[in-house]
Amino acid sequence: MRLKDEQKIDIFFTSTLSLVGKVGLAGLTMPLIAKQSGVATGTLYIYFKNKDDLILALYKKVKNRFGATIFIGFSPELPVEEGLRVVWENSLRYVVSNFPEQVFLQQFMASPYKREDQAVAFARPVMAPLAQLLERGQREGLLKADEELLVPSLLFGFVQQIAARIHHTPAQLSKAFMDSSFRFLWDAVRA
Amino acid sequence: MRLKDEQKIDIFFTSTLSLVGKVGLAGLTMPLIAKQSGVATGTLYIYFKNKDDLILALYKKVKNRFGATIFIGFSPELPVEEGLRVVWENSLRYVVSNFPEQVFLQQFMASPYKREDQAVAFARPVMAPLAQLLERGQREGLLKADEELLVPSLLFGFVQQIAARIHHTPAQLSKAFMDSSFRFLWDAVRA
Amino acid sequence: MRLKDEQKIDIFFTSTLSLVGKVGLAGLTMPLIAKQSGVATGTLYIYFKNKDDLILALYKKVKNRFGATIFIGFSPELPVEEGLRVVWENSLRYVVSNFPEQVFLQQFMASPYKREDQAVAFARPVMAPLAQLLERGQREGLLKADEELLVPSLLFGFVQQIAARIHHTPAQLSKAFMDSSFRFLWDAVRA
Amino acid sequence: MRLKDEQKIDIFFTSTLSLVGKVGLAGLTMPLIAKQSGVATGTLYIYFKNKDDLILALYKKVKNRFGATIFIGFSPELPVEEGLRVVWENSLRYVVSNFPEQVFLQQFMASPYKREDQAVAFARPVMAPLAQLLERGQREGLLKADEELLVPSLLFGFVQQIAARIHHTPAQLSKAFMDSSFRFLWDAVRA
DNA sequence: GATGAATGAGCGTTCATTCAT
DNA sequence: CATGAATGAACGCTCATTCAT
Repeated sequence: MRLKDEQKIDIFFTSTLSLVGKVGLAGLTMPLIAKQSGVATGTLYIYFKNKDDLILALYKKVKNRFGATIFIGFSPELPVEEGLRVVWENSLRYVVSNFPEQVFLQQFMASPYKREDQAVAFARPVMAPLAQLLERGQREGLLKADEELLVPSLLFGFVQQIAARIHHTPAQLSKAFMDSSFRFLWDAVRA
Repeated sequence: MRLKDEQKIDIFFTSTLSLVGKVGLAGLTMPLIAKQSGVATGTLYIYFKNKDDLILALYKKVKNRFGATIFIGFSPELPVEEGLRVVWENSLRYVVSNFPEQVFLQQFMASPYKREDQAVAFARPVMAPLAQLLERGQREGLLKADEELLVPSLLFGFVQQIAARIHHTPAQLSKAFMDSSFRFLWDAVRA
Repeated sequence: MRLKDEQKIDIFFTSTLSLVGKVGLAGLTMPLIAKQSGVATGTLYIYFKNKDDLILALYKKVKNRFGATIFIGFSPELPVEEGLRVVWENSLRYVVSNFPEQVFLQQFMASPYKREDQAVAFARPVMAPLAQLLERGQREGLLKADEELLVPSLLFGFVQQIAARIHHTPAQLSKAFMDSSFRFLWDAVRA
Repeated sequence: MRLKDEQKIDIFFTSTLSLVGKVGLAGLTMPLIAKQSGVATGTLYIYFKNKDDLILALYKKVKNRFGATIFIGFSPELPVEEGLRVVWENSLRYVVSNFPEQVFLQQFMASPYKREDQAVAFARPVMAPLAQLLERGQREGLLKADEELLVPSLLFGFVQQIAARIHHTPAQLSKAFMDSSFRFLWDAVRA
């Protein structure tokens, strides 16, 4: 018996993201994913109950990977500005070199695939370290008061727009660019 | 085309946006649009060559409408901060009360419908007054230097995130909220 | 606009019965029905919501047609034996020249398509005249008492078996055959 | 093939009949049979060349089992009426407590699985003792002349209908019921 | 212009069957 | 022998699009 090859799932995910980057969620079909992955259509159904299932699983994976990546090198002990800079640069790097992930996340959020219950419940804890950093910054008087989640909105909105821009006219993520963009961010949020 | 027809096209657009808000671009079908609009499927093909055509036309319309709306009450003579505030508040209001438009724009940008040539070429001139305002601000030393379009990225990213947030937990667009969010924006961009 | 052609439904029914006669309910597919009917697959879905719907509609039609046919020339005023003979000969003729209908009815009854509620509820009233005839026969002391529906069981079982037999070795429905088979039936049921 | 295998085949047959009783031949799939039998799908193909083969083998088995069962306690020396009664009561008991077999036989006869050559040729010899009994009865002047196989048609049709009826409203096979039903049968066939 | 019946390609999914383990 | 992952044809069904009315 051939063993169920868990690494095949990674291939499916990679194929799917690449396709979403090209044709969007709207153009995504099971035959396309299978072809891109080099397997028969039926094979997908060995690993996923159905299309919804595949897409939801990918959502969780992507969400987790993003969460894990943006906190690389981050520690709760870091000074607020420094901690935020680490998160910012990680986000920038991640988002720029994983553009299809961004597209997927955005489209997923406004699609029939997102059935509130499962998907949203999953998203929160990933971002907890950031939330705690921001709280601390406010307590220490370093950051503006922010009861409406303006800081995360600004941060993630900013990074997404930059990613889209860079993706269309592939530029470099130079040190200078990271510095100046962080300056915008920091000036916005500091007290 | 007669007046009556133009009205019908508006109905088609309204129906389409409402549907995209519910089922996403992925779930959008011609029968659905027709039904929502109260006409037969075939009728859509009198007004649009095909589905792509309808969606591209809607894209242009929405893009224009957004451009027109955010400059209401704006004038090139306004002081920079005040001009920016007008644009910000208009954007916020528009985006919050036209959420399906936002979803549509985002999904359109990464979909099989966007065929580079036509769509992107169209987008620029709409935003010209903003670009000029920002240039002036920099010349006058009021705004940070910005060669990488960081300011529009921040502005539009910020506003989109806020829209998404508000859409999910329908809140009010209070004066206080507009003030504090503008403070974030202004602190980010000013020199 | 082309008008929905109700006589097309008859073509679908005829095709379906003919196919069931050949391949059984088990081998029945929508593409087969469409091909046999000379239309595209999609057309079937204009007239029926889905395959279940088509099959249930056919069941009702067939059941009704059988009910209508076996009472041709029958009248509640007929003497019992004569009434029963009319029904018997009608049944025999119908069943022999409509063998696919029989196959369809039998297979339908033991298939996932028969969802108790709708199908069975429909069947009863069709047979009412026969039930009344039998009751009368018992009251008049001409027929055996029969509290377990043995008479209909015998009648319909008998006729079905004859139909199957004749279908396999196509024989004639001679007057002599009808007489002698009725003799069996009548001897069985009379007091 | 070893003993162990024969047991496994029995399991497959039992599972298949049980499934046919639930979902009909139309709903019967190899994965279902395997699951119901507690083996992997592939295992079925060790014991049977393919699905057709399995079903044909089951047909032969069932046909044989029915033949064997209805002649339990029967002997060619029995008086005609008594012999017929034995067969009748055996049939009744068998058919009522093995309803899925009946469904299977009926559906098999009008299905793509029945390829004339093999299946029909098989059926005859099983019923030989009954045929002989009937011949004797006619020679002895106890039974009606019957050149068209009306007696078996009546007997098997009757028993099938009763089985279906009882299966739907699970009643008992009381002595009284067996007596009165046999009276119908006997009156029908006796000279 | 407007309709909606008709088309057939293509979707998501399941199935009979094979074969590496 | 037994397994169940893999295959790809074929299913039920929907869709974008056409066209007779």
